[in-house]
Amino acid sequence: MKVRTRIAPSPTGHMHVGTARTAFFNYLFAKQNHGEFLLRIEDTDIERSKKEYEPDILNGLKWLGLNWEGELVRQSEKVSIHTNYLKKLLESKKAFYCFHTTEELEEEQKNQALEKISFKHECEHKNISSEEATNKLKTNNAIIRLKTPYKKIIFKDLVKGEVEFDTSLLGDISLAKNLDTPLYNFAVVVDDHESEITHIIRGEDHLSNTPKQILIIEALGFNQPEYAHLPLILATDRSKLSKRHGAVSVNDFTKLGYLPEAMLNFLALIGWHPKDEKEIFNIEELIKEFDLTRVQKAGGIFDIEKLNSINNQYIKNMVPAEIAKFIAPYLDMYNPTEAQLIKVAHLFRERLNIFSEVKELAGFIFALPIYEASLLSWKESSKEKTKEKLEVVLNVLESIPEDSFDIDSTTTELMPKANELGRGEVLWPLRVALSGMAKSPSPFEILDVLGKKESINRIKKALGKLNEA
RNA sequence: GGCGCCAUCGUCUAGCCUGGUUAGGACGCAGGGUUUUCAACCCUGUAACACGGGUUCGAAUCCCGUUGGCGCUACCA
Repeated sequence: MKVRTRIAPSPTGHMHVGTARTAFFNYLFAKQNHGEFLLRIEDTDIERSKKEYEPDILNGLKWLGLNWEGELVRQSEKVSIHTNYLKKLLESKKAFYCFHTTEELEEEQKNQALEKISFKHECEHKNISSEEATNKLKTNNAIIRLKTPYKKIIFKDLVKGEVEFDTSLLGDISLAKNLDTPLYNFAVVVDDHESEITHIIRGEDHLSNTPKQILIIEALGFNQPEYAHLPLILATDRSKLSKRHGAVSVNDFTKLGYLPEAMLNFLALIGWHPKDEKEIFNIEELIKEFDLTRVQKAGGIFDIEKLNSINNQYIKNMVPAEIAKFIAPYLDMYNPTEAQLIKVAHLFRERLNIFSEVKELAGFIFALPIYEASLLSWKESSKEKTKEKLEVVLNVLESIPEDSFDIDSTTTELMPKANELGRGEVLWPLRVALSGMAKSPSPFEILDVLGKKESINRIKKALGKLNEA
């Protein structure tokens, strides 16, 4: 049988990184078994589902390169199929109409809380004859429930191992609000069956839904798929990762300038690890090496530092021309030339964790920041000494012809002077004059990018500041 | 409350199944090195088997319990 997996997000919010990881594991498992990875939008809840989130989810998946097989399925477009199965269940008396009002149900729950027992609704309406039910239906509101058979359900989860539930604790579970409005657990079972899903890989938050779904599968006479419940991705305080913890949607990370490959690599490492100590993988390697049975059972914290480090490693492996394309949007306001972009890429490829950082780190190249004259002096050095050194530097640089003004010529001309007068005393003021910042690449690299004219200008400006102060 | 899942450095984790390791790696952090600072790079260091019993010559590893964390408990998904 062909392996088929799926990701089934509900369009009730932006594409969450947790959804991204679940999708990825489904994708990996499908690919390594030469199967198919499908996409289904779970939009049966009309009130909570919002149309605008669907493109967000689709774009997130596409950005990550998690391409799904065939047309995406919208649950809402499958209602007639749900209705048919619902009718079957009703006819075979495996399901029934429950006429209890929400008030009655709430009351029941309250009493159960007092008795300190599990909340469940065991409905006596399952014994109403179908004629009576049809009659009552004309004047009463009702939902459809499963006549839950009480038994032990044991299933083998691919990551958790054997899991056991007692269905008598469940009560008669709800299937649909009415014939045309299926509820989650029922819709999932029918849709997975219709799509011939063989492996359900999903978040641990669905573990408790599994016995309910197995009950529905049995009532419908479907084949039971394999299950794999993934540990949750947690925030730093071990709570559920949500918006208040900063970036959590895939979209946020796209904007910040993360690479999709790095994101995927990082996500794979939360909850999964190979046998050896390798950490950086491309997709093909991951497809080959990923192993569901090696997935962690405990939840893992989303550590942004680790993500940054992985992203940084990916950037370092890129050629400057490629990096230039990614940093261009963040430098837009300076209208940089292609050549400038490549130089910047070259200069910062080893220090960028994410592309958006380039704005802060490399902005000085295009526009000299405002800085204090005192920054020009190295350690405890005086203004006079700083001025003196800067003037020496200026003279040396002015003597270099414009067309040979590069990293090599400036280094060979300047270093003997720096060695003679003190490296810190010479190079620190030079670097600050050129960058206006306490931290930057080396002065020679900056000289090279800026060119003779601009470099000289900036040094003169620094001298001016020193004179004023 | 009920039910379920889980528990190795601060974090992600290897080791656990098939008891005997100086409990390994990575991120972070600290220190040192390298033609100035920072970064990068190299080196070194830091730091963990939640607790209590049991089984055993021997337990991170097997068993039981405790504690703690998380999830689910809808006419949401």
